Amino acid sequence: MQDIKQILIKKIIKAIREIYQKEADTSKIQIQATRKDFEGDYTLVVFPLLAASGKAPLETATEIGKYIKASTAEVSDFNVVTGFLNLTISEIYWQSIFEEIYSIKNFGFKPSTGKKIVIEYSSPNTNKPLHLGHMRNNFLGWSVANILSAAGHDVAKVNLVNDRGIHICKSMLAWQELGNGETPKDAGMKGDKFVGKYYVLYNEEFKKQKEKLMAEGLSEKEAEAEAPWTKKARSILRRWERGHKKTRQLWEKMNNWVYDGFDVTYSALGINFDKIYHESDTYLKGKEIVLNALKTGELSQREDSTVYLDLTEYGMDEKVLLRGDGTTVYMTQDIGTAIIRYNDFKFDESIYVVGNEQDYHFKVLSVILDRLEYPWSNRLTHLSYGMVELPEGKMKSREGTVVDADDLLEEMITSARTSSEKSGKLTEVSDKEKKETYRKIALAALKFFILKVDSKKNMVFNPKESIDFNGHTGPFIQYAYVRIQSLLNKANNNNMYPKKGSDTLISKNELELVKSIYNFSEILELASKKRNPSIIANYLYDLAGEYNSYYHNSPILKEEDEKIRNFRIILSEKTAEILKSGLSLLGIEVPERM
RNA sequence: GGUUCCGUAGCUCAGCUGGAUAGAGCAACGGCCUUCUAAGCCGUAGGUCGAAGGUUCGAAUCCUUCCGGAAUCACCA
Repeated sequence: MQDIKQILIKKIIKAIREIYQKEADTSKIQIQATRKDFEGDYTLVVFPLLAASGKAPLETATEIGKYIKASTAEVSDFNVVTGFLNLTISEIYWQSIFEEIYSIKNFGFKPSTGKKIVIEYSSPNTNKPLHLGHMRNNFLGWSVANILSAAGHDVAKVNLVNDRGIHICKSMLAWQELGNGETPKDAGMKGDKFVGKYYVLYNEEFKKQKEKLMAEGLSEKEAEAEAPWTKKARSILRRWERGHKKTRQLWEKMNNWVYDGFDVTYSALGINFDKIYHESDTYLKGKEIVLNALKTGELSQREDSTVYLDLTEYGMDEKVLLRGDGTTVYMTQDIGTAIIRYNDFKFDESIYVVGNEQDYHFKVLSVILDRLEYPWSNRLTHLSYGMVELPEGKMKSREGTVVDADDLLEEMITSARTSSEKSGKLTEVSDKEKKETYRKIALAALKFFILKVDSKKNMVFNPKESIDFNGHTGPFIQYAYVRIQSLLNKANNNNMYPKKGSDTLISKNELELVKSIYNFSEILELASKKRNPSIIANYLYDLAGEYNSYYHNSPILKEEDEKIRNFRIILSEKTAEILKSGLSLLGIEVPERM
């Protein structure tokens, strides 16, 4: 498919060569979409070209405009406003563009680049159920994977389950001490919630112990270290690392409860992975690497036998890689995981979707891998995203202000049902289809709300008000799609549906819509380059809005002129296709009715 | 304190590789359902783009300083 901008740029270079006998610097040729309030489709900013022309802006623009209009079939007219040359693309050319777009199945999707990209996201701890913050991670990772894949890359989605470490030992300890052999089934709870409950119980008991010690005169830090449960949890961790059989069995049992719970949530969110890593399988690799590097002198050891790397020359601190008791830390595990992952995939790029509170961690990880001389250390990228905050501030599990993923989704589905029942449009639909529709709408609202915000920014989520089904929302876009389906069905039933390849014809009303559809290709490329779903989300909202406005102002099936009607039908059809495939990049499904 | 990120309408956010008169939604107010789905459309009102300098034909966008907020600087993950 031809790129109109490229055609224009070539012409402009030629124009400058012929009119002014100068070679224009390509970087100085700025073509942008013409603002809505002005006549034209594309605008050349002439200020940067004044050096070449040696003339005033108005004169330069006019001369170039005349040349281009005379020599370019695609350009039908031009006008000049101050230093801006507005070019109008001929309707015949837009028609041919639309015909081409119409005939392409996956318009905007790119052919294979052969580039292998691994994207890690989700990466839950097995001691807490998933909450709103994880949802942002999951939606973002899933969407970016889709976008990169649409851009032609070979993408593998990977989850690294943080299934070992001191935090798990805390839940295990609390369950041993307080659980009396209770299972999730006994408690009537989802497995992840059940284990999470014991993690909370641990913290409550720990707090009591700590306060008691502090009352006896210990400092906060001493009290934390001396609390009986701290020591017990530590000893469980050491037993775990030694491979103590009973400890391992309990650990496995509790983790399996959690996985059962996670599976339910993942499937409700419509999310999956190509490969799942467990830290319990990879942390030893990290330990091995670290011990080897210690032998070869790349790492140092303190008197208390902690192993560390001095990064002060990079403006960072000393980074501990093995504790005094020989157990591994987070960084050690990530080193091991990175190496195993490289061996598995030989990736060209490995993306970590992890919150911005870990910016420092990933900087250090790259530096360490570089110091250990892995040639691919510069292929790791951290896709860092901001926190989700509540109107009252940060979510705090201690204060019970964490928004639970399952609960939130359930609430959303309920309010989707309420809205739908109020409109009364789904009365003749089976209960099963209704349920599925409510789920799609609820997820659309949730995903769109989160993905429309630039991922690197912190965002505020108001559980009471923020999620809406009207306005700048996912359901708004779904609604535009659904309405088109209804239109197409009606056209079909009345034998109005045009045969493929019927003549196209574009009136003024349709031009804007055709241009917007044409832009999808460019938008997708940009979103892929920037790893940013919000670009797609905001584009789709604009497109849906444009269609809605068009829909209200132009009768489609009532149009008398068959040619015009046919065109309106296929234009609607193509708009629906773009909306659908665009939404799918965000992980949002469309219902056929709503 | 060092480093990084963020400050745009009452609220939630677009716009940021410099371009024309800074845009949406929500909330408020006023129209539009015997006509293809009103989860919609049309309109009114709402702004010193945190502040001050600088760079230039041109700055919300780039640079510097300051003010405000967040994250991080663990033998937590």
